[in-house]
Amino acid sequence: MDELVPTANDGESKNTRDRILGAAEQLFADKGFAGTAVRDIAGKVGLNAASLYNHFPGKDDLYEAVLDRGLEPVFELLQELVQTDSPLAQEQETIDRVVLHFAGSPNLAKLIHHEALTGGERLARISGRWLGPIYGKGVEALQHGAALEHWEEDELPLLLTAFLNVIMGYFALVPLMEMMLGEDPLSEEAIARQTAFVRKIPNLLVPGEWSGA
Amino acid sequence: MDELVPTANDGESKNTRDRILGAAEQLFADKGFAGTAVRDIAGKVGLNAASLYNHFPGKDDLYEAVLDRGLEPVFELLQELVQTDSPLAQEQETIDRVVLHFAGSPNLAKLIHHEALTGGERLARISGRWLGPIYGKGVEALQHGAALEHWEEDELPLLLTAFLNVIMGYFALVPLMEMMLGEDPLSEEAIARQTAFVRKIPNLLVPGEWSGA
Amino acid sequence: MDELVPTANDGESKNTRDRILGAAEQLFADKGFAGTAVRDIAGKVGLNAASLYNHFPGKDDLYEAVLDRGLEPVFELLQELVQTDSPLAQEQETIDRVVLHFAGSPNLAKLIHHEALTGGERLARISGRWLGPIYGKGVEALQHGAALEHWEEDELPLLLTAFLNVIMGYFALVPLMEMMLGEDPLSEEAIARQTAFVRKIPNLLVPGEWSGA
Amino acid sequence: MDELVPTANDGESKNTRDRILGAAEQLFADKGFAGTAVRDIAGKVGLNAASLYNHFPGKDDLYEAVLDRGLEPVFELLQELVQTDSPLAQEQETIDRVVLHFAGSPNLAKLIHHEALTGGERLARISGRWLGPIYGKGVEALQHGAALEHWEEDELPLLLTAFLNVIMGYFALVPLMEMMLGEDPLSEEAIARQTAFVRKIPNLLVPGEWSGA
DNA sequence: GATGAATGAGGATTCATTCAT
DNA sequence: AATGAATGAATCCTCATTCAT
Repeated sequence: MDELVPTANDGESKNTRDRILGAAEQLFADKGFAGTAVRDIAGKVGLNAASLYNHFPGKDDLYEAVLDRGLEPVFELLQELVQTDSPLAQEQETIDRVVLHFAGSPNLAKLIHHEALTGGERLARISGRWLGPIYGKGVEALQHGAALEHWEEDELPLLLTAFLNVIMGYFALVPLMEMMLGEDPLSEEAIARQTAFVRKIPNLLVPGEWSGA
Repeated sequence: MDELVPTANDGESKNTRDRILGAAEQLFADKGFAGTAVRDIAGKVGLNAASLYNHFPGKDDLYEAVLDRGLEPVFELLQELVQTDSPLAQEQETIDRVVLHFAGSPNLAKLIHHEALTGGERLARISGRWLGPIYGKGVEALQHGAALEHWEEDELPLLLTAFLNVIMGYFALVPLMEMMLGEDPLSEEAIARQTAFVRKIPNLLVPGEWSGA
Repeated sequence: MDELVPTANDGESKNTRDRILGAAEQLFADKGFAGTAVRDIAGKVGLNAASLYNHFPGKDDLYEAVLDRGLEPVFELLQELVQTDSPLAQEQETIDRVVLHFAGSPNLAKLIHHEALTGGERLARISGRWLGPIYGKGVEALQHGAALEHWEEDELPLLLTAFLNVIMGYFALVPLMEMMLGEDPLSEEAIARQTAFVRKIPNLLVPGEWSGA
Repeated sequence: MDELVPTANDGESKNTRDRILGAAEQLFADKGFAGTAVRDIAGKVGLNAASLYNHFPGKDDLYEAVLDRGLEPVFELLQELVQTDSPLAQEQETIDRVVLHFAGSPNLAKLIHHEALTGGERLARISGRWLGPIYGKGVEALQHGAALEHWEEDELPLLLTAFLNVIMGYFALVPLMEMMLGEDPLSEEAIARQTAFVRKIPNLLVPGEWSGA
């Protein structure tokens, strides 16, 4: 019920380490670092808390491993999204992929938000080498496009952060979204609707850029 | 030891209860509910942890009080923003006020995010009676406007949530924003820039509505 | 049975802090730092382990406090013993007092031995400022006496350490002494015998000095 | 990873069992029984903690084995020292050998002290059959000598224990000795000095006996 | 109102030991 | 003979809360 393992899952096992990571991801995403008890993570995997220390040296390291595992794919995706040399047509598709990625890893946005809320030291250490470059490229791409028609140059970074907040916020703040939307934001249709919705945004905010086609 | 002055001194030391609320808000915002120790809240006010229980029956209640105090003004503001009968010209200004409100209470967005991340039960209990109506009115307002030119009717709620995520995300995820923007997101200029930026968004997303003039 | 409190002990209480110190001293002396559980110390005082932390910030600090409390009087005594300007006749008596002090605080020698065995970092930090001077004065005193008749100058420090080992060893290694002597080394007669025995030693090792008369 | 060489190599890697004993001796001597972790002993030998249990049934047994291995030679030496029928001239040399033995096995005195400090049950069980007789013989030897000139008969046992404390204390309490002497007590010269020093003691305490010639 | 002291529950981590491989 | 993984018990310590003063 909480395994994200698409590969041949031979019943009980799979790598214990990965099962721990899975359980930890779930709990860290739901309750944050401080709110999660090591014992609960272990319990979720059917393990004694002590056994967990055979796989990870400590709670901090486990948390970092969870973050690492979750963040790497996103950053790769973002890097793709930002690739200036890709044909414009492809961009739409990449946006879809980003949204779908967050939709498919519902814990991801929560993890990032938790981290960003509580200081982000770990996030910084982990993604410091990625976020900067990606971001620079993203802004660069906007500069070459028609974004400047509507925006000042120093607003372009804000455009990107805003876009990210729209995408991640939806998945991170599920309970709030549910309260506002009046439906389960993670239902298939809801996600489809949100994806379609998000896809339209760039067209409106940076007309020349994406809508160009 | 910090204040032996029980007499009227509403300037500096204020109501003890309020000073507790202030310290609690700060810590809850920074570290979340689970990550905050009652002792630390008390310490921040120069109080013994036990004394805190003279003012609040427990940690949960204190948290709820903090949320209450922080959320009420926002909801009032939102209610205003959503008032369909207000002249359009005023909307722009109201948006400014929302952004400025979040800018002026930097813990607010964090508190909401923490709550929304960790389940939102408390948030629901507190704001259940507000959020629904406000939201309904907001959508209603959009329906009467030109929003339907660009959006399907069932996308209108998403428009509002997206807008909210843009506004709150900026202030809730300060550390992440800082990493991406390369500057302190809470500096005066940064906030001014973000405010100006946000103000433009409705014009683009719902052209007829706000930009209409 | 384990209170060293000669002062008015009003039944149950006495300063809780001191009772903790007493229990801790006992256990640290008997089982060493690593072998002593905080819970056991607390239990010995009829306290919950958590309560202990209302009086001492941690096990280390408690240990240090025990050492402090135990060592201070010895050092004062040693300082007296070493005072060169005191009349020779008094020396004998001072030796008695040292032996009797160790006899009266049976944990003391054990604590020192434990510390010295396991590295002595704490001992060094605590007594660093005392041990040096005392020692210097002691050696100095020997130099002015007839010690040089039997000993090389660079053997004088060894004389002092040897003497100390004789005094402390008896009380620190009680179980071993018992095995060798075949009687309880802490019985009154045994202690009297040991005191008398030790008192004779200086006369023989440094004839001119003490026996001089 | 440290020794893939199961073949005859009794030089470096020796018997695994002995290497464990060596590491254990070191750690037990430095940190005592309670302060030493099985894992650390194993680690010091490049072994997994579990592997240790292929060689010893448990920590206690390992400790006992260490004690056994270390104590046996001392007792043999002491037995020799105590042999009344040996020519007096030989005694001096035997004392040297005792001192040098402790100097050569710097962990030995520490182990004995640890044991004696923490109850000595194990020490008793191990050496019970040795210590008694040896001790008896030692006292007997003193009785036949001129010791009674200076000492009461019931002080003779104390003479022996004192002598032992002088010898062992120097090596057991190295850190303390270093603080007092101001030099490394285990340097060659320091040991030579201490040996020479100790050798003189019997002459002074029991003049007729050894110095007699 | 404020506080020192007390405490049960829990929280992270270590430890000695076992066992299948 | 070696090891990775598992575990119950224990360890130090924190936490929210209570209560007498």
